Amino acid sequence: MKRVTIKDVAERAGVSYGTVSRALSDHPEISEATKRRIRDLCEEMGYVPNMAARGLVKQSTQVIGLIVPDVSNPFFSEIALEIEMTARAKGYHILVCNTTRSTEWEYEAAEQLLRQQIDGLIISPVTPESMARVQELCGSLPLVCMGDNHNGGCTYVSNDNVRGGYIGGRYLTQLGHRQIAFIGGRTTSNTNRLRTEGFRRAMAEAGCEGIVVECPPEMDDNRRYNELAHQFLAARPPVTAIFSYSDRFALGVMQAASELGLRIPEDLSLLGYDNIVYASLPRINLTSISHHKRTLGRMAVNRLIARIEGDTAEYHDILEPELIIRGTCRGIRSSL
Amino acid sequence: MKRVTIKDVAERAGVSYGTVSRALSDHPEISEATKRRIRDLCEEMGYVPNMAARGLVKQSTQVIGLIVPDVSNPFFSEIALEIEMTARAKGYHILVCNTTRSTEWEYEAAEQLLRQQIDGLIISPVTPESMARVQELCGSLPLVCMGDNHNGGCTYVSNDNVRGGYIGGRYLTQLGHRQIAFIGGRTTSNTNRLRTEGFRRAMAEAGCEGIVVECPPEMDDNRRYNELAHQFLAARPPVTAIFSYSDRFALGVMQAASELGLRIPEDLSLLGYDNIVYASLPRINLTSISHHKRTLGRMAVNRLIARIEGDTAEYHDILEPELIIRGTCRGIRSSL
DNA sequence: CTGAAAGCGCTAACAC
DNA sequence: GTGTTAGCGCTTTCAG
Repeated sequence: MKRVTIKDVAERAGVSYGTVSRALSDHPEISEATKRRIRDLCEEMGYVPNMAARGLVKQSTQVIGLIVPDVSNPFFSEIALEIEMTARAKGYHILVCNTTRSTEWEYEAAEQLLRQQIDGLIISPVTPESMARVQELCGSLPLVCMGDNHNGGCTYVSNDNVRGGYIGGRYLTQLGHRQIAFIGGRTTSNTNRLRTEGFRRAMAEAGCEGIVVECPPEMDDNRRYNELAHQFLAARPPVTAIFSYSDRFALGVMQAASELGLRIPEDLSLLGYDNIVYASLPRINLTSISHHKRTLGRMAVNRLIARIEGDTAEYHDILEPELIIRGTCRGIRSSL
Repeated sequence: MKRVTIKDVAERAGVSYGTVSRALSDHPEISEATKRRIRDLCEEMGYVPNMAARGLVKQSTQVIGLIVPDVSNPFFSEIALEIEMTARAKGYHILVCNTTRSTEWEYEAAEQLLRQQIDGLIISPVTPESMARVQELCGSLPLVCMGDNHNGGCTYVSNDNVRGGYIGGRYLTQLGHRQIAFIGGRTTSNTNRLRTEGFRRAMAEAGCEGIVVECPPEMDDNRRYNELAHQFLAARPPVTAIFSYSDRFALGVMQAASELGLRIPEDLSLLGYDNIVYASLPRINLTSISHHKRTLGRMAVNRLIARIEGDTAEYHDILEPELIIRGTCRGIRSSL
């Protein structure tokens, strides 16, 4: 079954194919009558426009690339959904690639997306260094970064991670905790660096020492994170509160705690970051730092489309994080 | 910054651009020396092949469309990840569309994907009827359906939903439950029909009546499902076990139960379906019917690529579901 | 208002 | 081995 092209339609309509093209793109200089006739004919013949061919001449494909670490992570899948919906409403499509946090895959994904002639790229980079390479690769192609894993020189939209780290840390000290650990994300992540910084600031302000546990970069999946939490909890019983780099990791801590017989929040207060939807489940009920993921996705698309349409400015949007209090942190009487 | 094309490279190399094309696609009749020279030059000039242009002549874009209800649903995001990884390993890219369970959106998404000249389409349809329309639209385009929302006439990969419903129902009766409700998915879903059927069969076998609660098709998000569960639980205290159409819905039941002060599993046993990753969280610990989602995604891609590459057979792959026992169902002494 | 024709970047069949 | 050329399906001047 051959695809029906603009030429086939033109032939049946008894006009030149240039006319069909113009009718379809609603050119003003075509009579309403012909337009109507041609459109009906297209419908009838089952004509499907070929965007690739159009892209060739218009130098634009209406396709946006999206590179994320892992869509199966609810944090990213929530964002991905919002991105797809927003983009579609504006006539763009989304080509997704997952990097599984490999900088090589990330670079390769960017290359392949470029080959597909995407009009722009939204990326949540693995590290600032990998982002720099992607930026160079992309040249003047519209590019928007989500998060803080970049070294500047690009439009980005993020949340105030230092502030989030600070708010979280302060909340815990205000509850009376003194032995607080921040269990971090991968050391190569700038986002992690910023959240840690905010946490440290809050600790300093309260005169607490604040333990920071780092997650080695090769530490990949949840299970291994759970092990990390396990080791830490087993070795360090005096900690009364843990602030986790992300909700996902907090779930790992929960698991480890449960395996060690530590009750949350009775024996251990736990605070997450990201406020993924599962944090609000009744049995999880995780207190978390929330940032506006949907807004983030939407803004990323809007900034990108603006760039695609000619806006050359570089924007830096920082969303305000917010503490969502649920049931995993409890106050401690300030003893002594 | 103009993109550098095959012509630019040819000019710099002092050869015709046909030669460059052949060198790049590793044609045997080109001398190794020229190939090497041309490739180095491409590298140096930052040449990026234009897949759209290639697609025009080769009639293939190496892009696969994926239509799912909602990637932010962990069930689909797990599958989506597997699909993307599998496809990428075979040189294909994924263009995703979310339907949010709207049949109109679904159709529109399919149309738009066709315009993008995808080589094939993987879809998890909203209803058998909507699938039929998509099938018609796609004509001879390779198409693979995930799940049971189809009326045949296509390659599909699914899990044995009748069996899953049966296994789940049987498990509950074997635990001694007699007052069991199946809280279903949307009535327009064939998957739901099959799971319900399996459930009924198990009930009949055990001589239980088995209550089936249907979810009206316009009932969309989790919150409303939670309301449904709420109403049901409030009105029907004597039920001792609930088998939920999906884990997501089971989480809604959990929420409702918790709001009504019903403890799980002490007051109410709960069984889910899909075994999403969050089912295994320590605090959730949801007993569930598992099917091999990753395998499903992988097979869908493999079947599709086989079709793209010429295999014309129609395949029906049915994966075997499996009961994963965790902590939300308890045995009841067979009183009286 | 509409037709003719050039060309977007690339591949492949045909020359030499 | 390599050059030449005809399209792939479409948009867009330039004529008329």
